[in-house]
Amino acid sequence: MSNDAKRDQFKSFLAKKGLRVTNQRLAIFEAAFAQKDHFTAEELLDHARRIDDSVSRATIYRTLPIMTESALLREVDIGSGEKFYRRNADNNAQMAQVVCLDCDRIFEISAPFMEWYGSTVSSKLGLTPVSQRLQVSAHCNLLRETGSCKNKTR
Amino acid sequence: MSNDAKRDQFKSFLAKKGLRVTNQRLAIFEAAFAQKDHFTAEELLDHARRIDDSVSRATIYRTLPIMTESALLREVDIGSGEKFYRRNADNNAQMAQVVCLDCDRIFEISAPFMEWYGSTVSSKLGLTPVSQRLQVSAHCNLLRETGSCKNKTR
DNA sequence: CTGCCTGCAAACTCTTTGCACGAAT
DNA sequence: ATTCGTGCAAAGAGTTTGCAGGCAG
Repeated sequence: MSNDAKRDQFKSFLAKKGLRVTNQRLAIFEAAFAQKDHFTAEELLDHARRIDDSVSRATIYRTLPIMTESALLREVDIGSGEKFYRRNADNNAQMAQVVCLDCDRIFEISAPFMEWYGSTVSSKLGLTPVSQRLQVSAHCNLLRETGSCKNKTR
Repeated sequence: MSNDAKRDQFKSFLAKKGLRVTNQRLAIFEAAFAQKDHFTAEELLDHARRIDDSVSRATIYRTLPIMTESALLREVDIGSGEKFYRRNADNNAQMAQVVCLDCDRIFEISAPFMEWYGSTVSSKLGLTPVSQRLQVSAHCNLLRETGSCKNKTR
């Protein structure tokens, strides 16, 4: 799906919820969809301000829940204090995260069995599953062997 | 394993690391092992102060990493702002958490396949797995049907 | 005695919120 | 014209840290 189609999806979600289409929300949308990988609220603020310098931190934090609720973004919490966000793929694939403890890079891996597991386990407890997260923390072999980590991005 | 044996395990871990056995650390240990379920740093502070009222919040936060590193406690992060802790079982079983979004209760479920998954996925990325977390968020059927949730504890 | 540990309080990080102004419908 | 959305700055929650004094080894 193109970014234009995504923008339309965002606009109609806003309309459907009775929310207004503001320049700030559109700037945040553009900034988010220019990112190819995970980003933080602060990074999104930087990028959005390059598009519309009136965007404030508060609006970033108020818009991120809207974008995750509309399934345009996924929230990725690796338990590091700050939350990460990422463009959602078109399919509703369940993704697991592999976090490199050396370079802090987050790899996303398809893990379709998670959904099955969530349902199985929840029903035994009298619960209805909403979501599931699987996260693997790991060390970089290259770093240990050569002393440097080519994945270092952050 | 008895709590006495656990306390010895704690003491020898401290000794091995060149750390001192203080009254505060022992009080925190006692307080933690009197808990049967998950607890927060703040709850641990309350309980530890009933044993030794000189225990401070700072020491709680300085001691929790020691107790998790020594494998006496497990850290459970459900992405709710505050971290939970729990006595570690004797076996090194991999546990998944099922979190009820209605009553905030955390259920622990054995999920041995997690370790296999972590290894498989890490090796493909040139990483060595350290740990894995699986968490299912779910809603309470009883609450939806009867309007109350018997699991409510927090 | 030496230096690790401690309590206290301030600092820190990320996120949320109250308020008055401004803009979308 | 309404009313929702916004920026600003302050507040909030949970956790960490600098410091001077205290206690374990």
